[in-house]
Amino acid sequence: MIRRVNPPSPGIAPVQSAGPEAGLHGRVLDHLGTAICGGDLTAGAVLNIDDLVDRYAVSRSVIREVLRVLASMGFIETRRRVGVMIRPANDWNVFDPQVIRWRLASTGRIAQIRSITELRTAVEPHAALLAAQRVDHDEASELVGLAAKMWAAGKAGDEERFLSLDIEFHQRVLRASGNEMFVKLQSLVAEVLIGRHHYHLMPHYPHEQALQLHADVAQSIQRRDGESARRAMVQIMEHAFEEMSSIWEQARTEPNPA
Amino acid sequence: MIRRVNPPSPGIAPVQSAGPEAGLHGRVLDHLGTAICGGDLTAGAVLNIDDLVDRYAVSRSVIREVLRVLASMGFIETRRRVGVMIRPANDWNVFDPQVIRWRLASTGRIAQIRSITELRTAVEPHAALLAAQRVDHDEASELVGLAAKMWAAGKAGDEERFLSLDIEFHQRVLRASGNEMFVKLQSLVAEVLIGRHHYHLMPHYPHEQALQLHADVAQSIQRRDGESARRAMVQIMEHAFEEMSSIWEQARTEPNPA
DNA sequence: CCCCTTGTATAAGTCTGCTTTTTCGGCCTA
DNA sequence: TAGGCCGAAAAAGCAGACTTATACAAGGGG
Repeated sequence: MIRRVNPPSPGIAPVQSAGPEAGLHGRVLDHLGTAICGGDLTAGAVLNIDDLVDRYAVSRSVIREVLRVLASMGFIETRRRVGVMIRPANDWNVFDPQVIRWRLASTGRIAQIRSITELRTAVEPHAALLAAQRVDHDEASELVGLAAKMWAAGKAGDEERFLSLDIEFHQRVLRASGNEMFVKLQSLVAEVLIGRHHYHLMPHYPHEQALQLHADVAQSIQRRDGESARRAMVQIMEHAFEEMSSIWEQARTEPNPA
Repeated sequence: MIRRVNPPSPGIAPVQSAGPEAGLHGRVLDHLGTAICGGDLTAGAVLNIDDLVDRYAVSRSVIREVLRVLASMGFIETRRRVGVMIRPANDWNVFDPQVIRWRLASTGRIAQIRSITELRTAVEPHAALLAAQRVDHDEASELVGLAAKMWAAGKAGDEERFLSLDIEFHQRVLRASGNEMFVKLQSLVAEVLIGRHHYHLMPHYPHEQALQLHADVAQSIQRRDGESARRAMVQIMEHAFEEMSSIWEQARTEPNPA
């Protein structure tokens, strides 16, 4: 009844319910999700299955599977004798990675980036504190090494490399915190960074001070000085936040360049 | 094509893809979700649709809809010519409210409570800080009023009432922070509190000091002194964390009372 | 002996027509 | 006017056939 398979799938990318990858299901889901996040379908609007079958020219099974998924995300609610009702935005599962992608693709992009950045600002300092209490020696050493590489890349002006090291650094701190939810959060942040890149909202000139602060975090964690690691991370977040604020201002003036 | 309906659904509870509420879909989903979270189906195990059809004695459509939802939660991955593979826990959408409920119902309960409590510890102080910058006068006044009621309930030893006021207080602070994700987080915390109650892991004797701290938070927010609000909230979280730690220790010795 | 191609069986994906259940909304009576 | 009855509308669920991708093995060439 339940077989077992060798390594769950060697080198392939996880993908995790990505966009219009392949298959009717994915395409329709992506289209509807985008429409709802984009405000083309607003709360209170009512659809029905047969219309959707016609509109997308797919079978009922496809539509019904899509609707179940949308319902589990809090996007819709189906009622017999009525149809499929779109639910208001505050019922959505805003932590679902797929929802985040859709929102980054919508005009609510800036609000989404802002929300996650604030969340990150709240979480990462605490993660640094926990990491200092919980890392093992190897992890700590690697963190220090990473900070050093970031320094080098920053000094060399290699933006591409700096960014990827930056992402990895924060990922490792969160992983070292020993909290699964913090780790998952980083995957959300990664969505934002990818989105930010994709929609050309990238600034990122690593400041001298930011480089030093990353090194401080790594060293404090290695010394198991949680409070010091926390403070350094707070400063990193403050810098990052200022950086993003300037982008928001800029985006406010020239509304929708995508 | 798209009709419109009066208030999206007046007074009814949102429910949001709850448990075995009603319908085959819900029951099968709940059963499989519980099995995966509970470790009865571990990563790498492979199912197939026809077996599931037999096992649950429902039609293919029901099973397929369930599988699509589980896939969107990161629980499974389907591959042609192979079947349905269970994915490892670190691929799960641990922020999905439904996933949290299942995990609270599993033996991994304590880990789940711990994760969310840490997350809360990280987020709420920052939320208090933002709230101080963003509340309007009415909200601030209500917060102060709430803190006063908490004081009264605490002094009167009315635990039930204190707990519900406590939940409402934190909810309002998070709402006042103006960050949708923080608000959603509170709904996760609420799941935990409900779960904690349901599995009889409740302590909660409001300390004198905790009462004072809540009042401090409210007043600091009203005075728009963000840093002060943050510090008071940090202390609240430290108290809450200690309280929970003692439960974890206790749960470690007497493993599974549910 | 190994690599690459090719064929085939398998299980998911999709489609379609049908029955069942729920419930909205109108209508009828008291 | 209120309350209950009834019909129709739409989702929920079922059954079975067909389509498509693909893991795996067998065979052929280097």
